[in-house]
Amino acid sequence: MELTERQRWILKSVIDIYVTTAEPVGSKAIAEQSETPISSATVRNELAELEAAGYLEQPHTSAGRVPTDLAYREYVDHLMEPEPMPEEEKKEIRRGLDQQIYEVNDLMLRANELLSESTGYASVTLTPSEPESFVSQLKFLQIEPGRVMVIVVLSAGLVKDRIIRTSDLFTPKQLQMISGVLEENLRAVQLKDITLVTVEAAAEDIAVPDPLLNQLLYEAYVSIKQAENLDVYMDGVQRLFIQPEFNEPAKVHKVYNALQKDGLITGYLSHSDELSDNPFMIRIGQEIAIDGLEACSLVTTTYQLGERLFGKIGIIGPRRMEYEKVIPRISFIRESVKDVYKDKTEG
Amino acid sequence: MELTERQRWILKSVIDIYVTTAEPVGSKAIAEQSETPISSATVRNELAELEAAGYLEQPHTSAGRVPTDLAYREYVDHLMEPEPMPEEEKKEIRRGLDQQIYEVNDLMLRANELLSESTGYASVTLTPSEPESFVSQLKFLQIEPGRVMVIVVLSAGLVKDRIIRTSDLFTPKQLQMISGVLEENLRAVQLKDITLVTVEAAAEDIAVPDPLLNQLLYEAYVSIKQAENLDVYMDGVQRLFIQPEFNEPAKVHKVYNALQKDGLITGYLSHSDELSDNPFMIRIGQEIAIDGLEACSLVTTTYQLGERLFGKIGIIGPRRMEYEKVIPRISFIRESVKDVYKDKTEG
DNA sequence: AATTAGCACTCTTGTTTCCCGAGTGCTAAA
DNA sequence: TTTAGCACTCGGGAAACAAGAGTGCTAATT
Repeated sequence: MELTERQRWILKSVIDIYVTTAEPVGSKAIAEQSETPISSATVRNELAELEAAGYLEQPHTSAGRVPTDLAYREYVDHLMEPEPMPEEEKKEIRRGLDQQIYEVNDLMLRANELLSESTGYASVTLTPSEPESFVSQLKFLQIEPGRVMVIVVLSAGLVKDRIIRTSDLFTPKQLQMISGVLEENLRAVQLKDITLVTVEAAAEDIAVPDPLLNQLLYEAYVSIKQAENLDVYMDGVQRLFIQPEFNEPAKVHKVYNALQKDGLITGYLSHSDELSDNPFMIRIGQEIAIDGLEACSLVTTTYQLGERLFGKIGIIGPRRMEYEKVIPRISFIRESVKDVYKDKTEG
Repeated sequence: MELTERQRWILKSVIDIYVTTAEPVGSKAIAEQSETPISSATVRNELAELEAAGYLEQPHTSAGRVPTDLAYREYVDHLMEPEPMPEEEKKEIRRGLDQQIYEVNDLMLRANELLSESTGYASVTLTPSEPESFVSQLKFLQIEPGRVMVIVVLSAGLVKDRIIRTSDLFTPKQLQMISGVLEENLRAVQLKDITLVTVEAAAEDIAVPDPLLNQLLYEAYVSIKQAENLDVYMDGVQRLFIQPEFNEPAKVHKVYNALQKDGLITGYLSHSDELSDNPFMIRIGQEIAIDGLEACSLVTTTYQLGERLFGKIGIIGPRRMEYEKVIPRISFIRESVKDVYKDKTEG
């Protein structure tokens, strides 16, 4: 069904009001909001149509209307008019990012905190990664005999390290040599093409007894694979608890569990690629398709640092979310981290 | 006031019942629980005395009694009889710890999870540290020009690393030389005695232009200081939400905020030294003296790994906590991580 | 044909009232 | 010293009620 201009306006009003009150919206409240005078009876007729079309629901016969997922969808796609952010808030975020931050992951951690604070919802960030990265450095550093730190530096400058156990027969020199050979031979290979076999082949002509070496190679392989593991930062979950939709502890528990469940959100974010021209991915209620988050919405965007690093940042809040405020804030954070990164790497 | 044997028994009953029901306990319920027959009237007389002595409270005139902080204190100090853990659960925890875990911090992270799961409350762990540690290794490893990883290895084998920005005029060789000198000169010094001045003195006869060097030294100093920073792991906070005492979202929010507040719990745990012969530190309600945790209890113990590493592990739950079950579980975890650590370092 | 005033109807929510029962304290008997 | 008995208190749930917000429909108006 094609909506008339007036129906669109009414639908927007319903959502705008509902977003602030969290109560079913009646015809009178809408009529009062209009610039051009309109009677509540007229509004009622339109509401009935919108309900028939699936945009609105009535909790019970004599209550006002509540938006459905479909309504929110229409709202975020066509109706809303994102509000510009006040300069004051922008300054605050810039100030927050303008600290001694050396590593991209720490930058994003900070950005994530600031986003939650700024929006009042829970924020979530997927750490930056490079789509087609390769190993640029691989180091074995002996901590003590039998204990070795494996340091993997990826092409875009991301660094991950991990401590492993090895035979204590390796000398620091040997370790250095082995990592040198591996680094040399793996340097051209894309991370996603590296397998245990690749690693073993790269170490082919190293003159070290097989069983010792094999275990080391295996650990090296694991370290490399782990280097592309993404982290998820989450902050401000407690802010959801004060939303009226989570006024029952059982609901809080459900949402918290869903968010906490390891890897669920990570996987969700990292596998969601945008297909639309819209820079924001907005998932409303059921659309999220994660058990326990039916009452939530998820708004994320992809950020880019420098030429090659990409990640996601966004917020999780109640479906009834202040989209018009959230969107510009996510945008601003995205641009800000980009700028900060640029300054850091150039300066 | 000295409690009679029967009063002690009644007090224990009140708590035992209240712990499972979370409802005020009446005289009848207590009388029914007794082995030797006793009338509810007698119990009532005793209850009145216990109330006068400050052990019990009545929410209102015609309700049962509820234990006070004082009662819980008496309970954990003298009344409770910790229940032995079922073998099945012990096995489960052993199985949980018996994985490929290389580093002590990871071991404790896992132990922390298992403890929360096993008790059903929130668990909290202070990572292990050595009381009088010193730097055993200090390495500068160039990631790329101007970007250096500082690796600090402490005497007990704890490893921390951090990436810093430096002048890109340093060559890898120079960096290696500088870290070598620092390592050499700082090795005997206890961590707590190291200051920026110490570090600068240790670098005295390094032939590198001052301004460049100073910045590097400063970062080295910061890295060393950070190496003794303790982390706190917290898990299972959501399990608190289903407790009846947190049935209002506002309370959940309050507790969550208190727990989340950075460093509060860390500081609390790391500054609490045991003065008693009791291996458990038990703080009940007000005793915790953290705003927002008045309705909670905190039970922790000190664990020891090997000769020199110490940390804390314990749980946070409602004051009305199953102390008799919690204590043995914390004990068991403490012994288990000790054993696992022993196996790992010896094997 | 679209809009609106008017009205009867519905259903929630808050309030009051009322009653039940769990629990108490006290007294007197065992 | 213990216990049976009893009157009393008070919270909480059920029922009854009123108020009010909101609806849908009809008929009048523009």
